[in-house]
Amino acid sequence: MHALIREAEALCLRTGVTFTPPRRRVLELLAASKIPMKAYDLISQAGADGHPFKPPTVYRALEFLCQLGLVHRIEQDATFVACCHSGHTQPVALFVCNSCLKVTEVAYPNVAKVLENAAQAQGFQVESIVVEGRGQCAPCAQAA
Amino acid sequence: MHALIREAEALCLRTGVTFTPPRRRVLELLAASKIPMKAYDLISQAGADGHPFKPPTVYRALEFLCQLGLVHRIEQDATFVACCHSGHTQPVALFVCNSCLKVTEVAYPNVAKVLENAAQAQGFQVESIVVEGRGQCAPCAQAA
DNA sequence: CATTAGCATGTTATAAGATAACATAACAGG
DNA sequence: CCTGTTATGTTATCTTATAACATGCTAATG
Ligand SMILES: [Zn+2]
Ligand SMILES: [Zn+2]
Ligand SMILES: [Zn+2]
Ligand SMILES: [Zn+2]
Repeated sequence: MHALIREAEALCLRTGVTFTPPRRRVLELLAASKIPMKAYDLISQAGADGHPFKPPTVYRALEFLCQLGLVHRIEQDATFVACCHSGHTQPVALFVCNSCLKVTEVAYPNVAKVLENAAQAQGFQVESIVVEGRGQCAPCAQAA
Repeated sequence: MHALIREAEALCLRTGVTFTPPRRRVLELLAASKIPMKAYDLISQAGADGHPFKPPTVYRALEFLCQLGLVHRIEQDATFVACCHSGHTQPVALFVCNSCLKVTEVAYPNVAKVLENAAQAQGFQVESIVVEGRGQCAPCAQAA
């Protein structure tokens, strides 16, 4: 069993929420994928073994997993990727490789504060930030 | 005529691209709106005066305007907003107010470098970054 | 004045992404 | 057993975006 699944089970136990079959199935598929997946890839693949999931089921599972920080949604292309750390709620930047599509998660401890201050300087009270990027991951950059 | 339209005309002249009727119309609508608009709002409003624009026309215009930096796409909710500066290609963070939906643009001159370095520390070669946020704009934060 | 190349729009159809609304089930607490 | 809560199943639909191909518009070439 993938480590992330155990993470999820433990996390759900701790927080008193339930790790149901669709939630598990969706997380399994994402954990098995090395790259972000589209919602409808999940919908079709989840049903490959005979139990088809319909869109609402998968979207609900995705929302649940994103809230727990086990999955991240990449806004730029509406894809979803399993978190490569233990589930975190702290913000991270997601950098997607233009060549292999793999995601590199980058924490930005101080930067977030600086951004918030820059916004604050214009009177804007920040509640949430999304940082995404594109480029070349380490292996692909070296290969080039 | 809105200042942004004059900006656009001048910019297009300088760069040798053409500021066509659909492009103008879409920019006019965005410039007139105080808040971001959805593509299909533009599609229906653009045709309110008798000349209906179909989706491809509007999406093409949006792509054009975004490339010129006259319009920004907000990835989180697939909306489009006229740039409040003179058209810039430099990256800015877009902060959307949760109350009034207005956008505050925040330049992050140094932060971008720090982010790139943080990614570089993991071997990731950054090519582009998107920063978006949510919160309360200055007037709404004061009112609260 | 054709001819043609480039660019932009028009048009039709459809793909891709997401949710509303309501029915059903599973289960714990009283 | 009844009831409230949570989650899923189901149907239909809405929203966002693009593919593919036809047409028109302008400007350079000869
Ligand atoms: Zn993560
Ligand atoms: Zn790569
Ligand atoms: Zn701008
Ligand atoms: Zn506001």
